[in-house]
Amino acid sequence: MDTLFEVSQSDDHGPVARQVRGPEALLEGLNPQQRAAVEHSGSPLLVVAGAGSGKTRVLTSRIAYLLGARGVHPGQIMAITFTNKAAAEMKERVTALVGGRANVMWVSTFHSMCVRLLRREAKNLDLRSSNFSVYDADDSRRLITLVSRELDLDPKRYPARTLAVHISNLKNELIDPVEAADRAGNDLERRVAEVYTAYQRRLTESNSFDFDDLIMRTVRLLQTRPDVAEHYRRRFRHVLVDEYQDTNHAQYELVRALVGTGTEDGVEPGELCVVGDADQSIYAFRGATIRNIEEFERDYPQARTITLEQNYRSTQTILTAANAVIARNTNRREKRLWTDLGDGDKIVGYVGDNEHDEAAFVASEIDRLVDTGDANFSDIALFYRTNNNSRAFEEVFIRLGLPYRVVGGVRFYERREVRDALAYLRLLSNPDDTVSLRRVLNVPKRGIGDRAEACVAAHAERERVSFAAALRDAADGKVSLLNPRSQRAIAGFVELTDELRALVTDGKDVAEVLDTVLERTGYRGELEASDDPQDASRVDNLTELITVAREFVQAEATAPEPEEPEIDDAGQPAQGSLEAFLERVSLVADSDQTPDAGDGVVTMMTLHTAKGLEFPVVFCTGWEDGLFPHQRALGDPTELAEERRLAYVGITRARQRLYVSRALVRSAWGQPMANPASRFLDEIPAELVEWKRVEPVRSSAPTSATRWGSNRSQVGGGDSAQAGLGARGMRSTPFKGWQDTPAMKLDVGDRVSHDKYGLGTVVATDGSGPRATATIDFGTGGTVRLMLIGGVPLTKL
DNA sequence: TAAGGGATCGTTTTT
DNA sequence: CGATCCCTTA
Repeated sequence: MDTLFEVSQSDDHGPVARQVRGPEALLEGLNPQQRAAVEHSGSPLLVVAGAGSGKTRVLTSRIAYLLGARGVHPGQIMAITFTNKAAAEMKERVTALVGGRANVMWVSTFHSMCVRLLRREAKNLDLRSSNFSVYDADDSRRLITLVSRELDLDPKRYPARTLAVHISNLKNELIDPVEAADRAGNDLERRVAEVYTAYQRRLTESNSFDFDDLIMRTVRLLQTRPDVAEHYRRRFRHVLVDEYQDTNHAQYELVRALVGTGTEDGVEPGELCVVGDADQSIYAFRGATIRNIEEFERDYPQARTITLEQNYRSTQTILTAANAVIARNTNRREKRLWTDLGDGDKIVGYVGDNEHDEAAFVASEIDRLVDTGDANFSDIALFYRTNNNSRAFEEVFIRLGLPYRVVGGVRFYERREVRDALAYLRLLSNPDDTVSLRRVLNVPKRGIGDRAEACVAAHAERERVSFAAALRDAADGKVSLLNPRSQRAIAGFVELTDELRALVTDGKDVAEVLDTVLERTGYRGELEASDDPQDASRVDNLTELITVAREFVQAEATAPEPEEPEIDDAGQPAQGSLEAFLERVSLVADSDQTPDAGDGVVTMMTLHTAKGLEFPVVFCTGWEDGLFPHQRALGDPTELAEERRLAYVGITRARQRLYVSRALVRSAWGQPMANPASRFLDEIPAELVEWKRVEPVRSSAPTSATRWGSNRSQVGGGDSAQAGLGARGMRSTPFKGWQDTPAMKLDVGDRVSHDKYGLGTVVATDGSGPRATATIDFGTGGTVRLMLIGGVPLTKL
């Protein structure tokens, strides 16, 4: 399951595994700063680790050093990361250094760590069972939809998505529903507080936690139960946190609570080591707050800070570009990456006529690099800002037969059929799990429609019982207003789930249970009978899921979890059990879809996904204002700074060769859009870039709203049209700028005439460009909202 | 209850 | 352009 990504940590970072285990050997090959970070003891330590500065190496060496040179017991170490991949890699590398005793350390993600702790402490948490479900964003949004529907909220005004974001933010700030209600200052906040209150009640009833709860509840437990906190403080004397710049407030408090101040209970504070890089903070939109790393010295006055600036990954050219771009962000801690690897090649720039031209250039360049032996396909990565931008590249790659793989997008565990199957499993494990229950209640169609579901829900509410209990009542005919047809269907469903649950009780393994579920519910049958080609691939995915389950069972059987040197290990799911499997799939989003060198394919992904990886050759594409930086960031300095960090992340992924490209015109949802060069391109010193093709200078300067021919980023240039294989030349793209298809300009109060509705008055307008709409009162014809794109039979009077 | 058509609306996403 | 949602109709 844990296929590690080998490209990302190459051996030229210095020696990795050593046979010699003396203290000195553990420090060998480290530069002075790295060494200081490994040796530092006592006070809190902040390691500011620039991109490619050997951060993981420092973390793993530090752990090895704690064990090998400072006599720390592995059971006293907790190392926290954000991804399972990072956790697995750290564990593996420490094991390589110190051997199997590494297994008793807690090396895990924030979320896994919290689940583990919460399961152990179930008895202290008024939980009905330690078998709680963990809701991911999708489950949580479903529950919010349910709740806001019950509260009769207008889903247009209060979309579940928005509510979910607000509730998540509140939880990240450790604000509970009561406090949220107290603080609510406007209509939206009051509604959010209402929904939050009901949502939280439902979660409890379902014996479930959402992702944010995992952190928040753990913090609360540690803060309100000194005895529990003391237990963990005594146990974990060393806490290490990776990617500290990505922590949110709740995670910050969690770390504080775990380490302690030494005043709470006479336990000396634990030794804290955090590693991060504020310049690579790109998850603010998910609640990460850069302040945690910026204010570390204030939060921990005794703290020592060590900055790692020597880079072992990229050429100086690449680093100079990255330094120059990130330097535009204000209020940052000055940090300049350097290397002794030499300047290397210039950055290559390309301006395409459109996204197809840009893609053709990238493809031809890749073809050339591989042909000349300068790179293998697997050495090459291609980044874009948003997932939909992979399309043009995929089309060209397919046409030319270049091997590639797209990372990200819709992931395995996010596919509908996989989620349905897992919902069945969760329902068997946790009968109170309402979201899962309602998800599969009528999947496949078994005649339990919205009407019937609403009756059961109403009954549950009235009788103050769980939805599951209400469903049983319905089967027994105790629910009013339910027609006999539905009652029979529900009875059948209840019976089915009981039978399936018996399989679990009988000790059948997850793979068998899953297979039987898909069979007996008719889920697989329905897909197999369908003639929709999509359904065929759904069947494949389900087969794949069974394989995953089977492998999981085998892995658990052959490699049992090492025992911890503790007796209070209650609450850990039994091996090979349904619970263990569910925990794995709910917290491990995807085993690892990043191809490794053996796959021989080009890797495509978003800039966000690229963080933490490195490639010899990197193509940064779509550098256009409006795309990257993203449209929504253009007006907001804070968001723009985050986009710039994203640019910094992108640039610093490259080891030897970096390409930057953009397109003059690209179609966005069918409409051609002309985009000016990304401001980030101008921030790269011109002498570092060799432009293979630049923006054509138009002789008859059109009066367009775009910066057509603004020329800012032209350097070098020269050989234009021949640059890309398949580049169609600048004359062949019949782009009629926006000025040719003007959106009708209307203001409130304008009188209009419509071919169908007749005369009317504009009462509201919304959006702009091709998205512009107007709400028009046509009197007896009614009030209508119309798109103002070309072709509307509408005349301004 | 279920299926088909028409509006609607589109970042990024470690867990 | 496309997935998704909501509302209609059979």
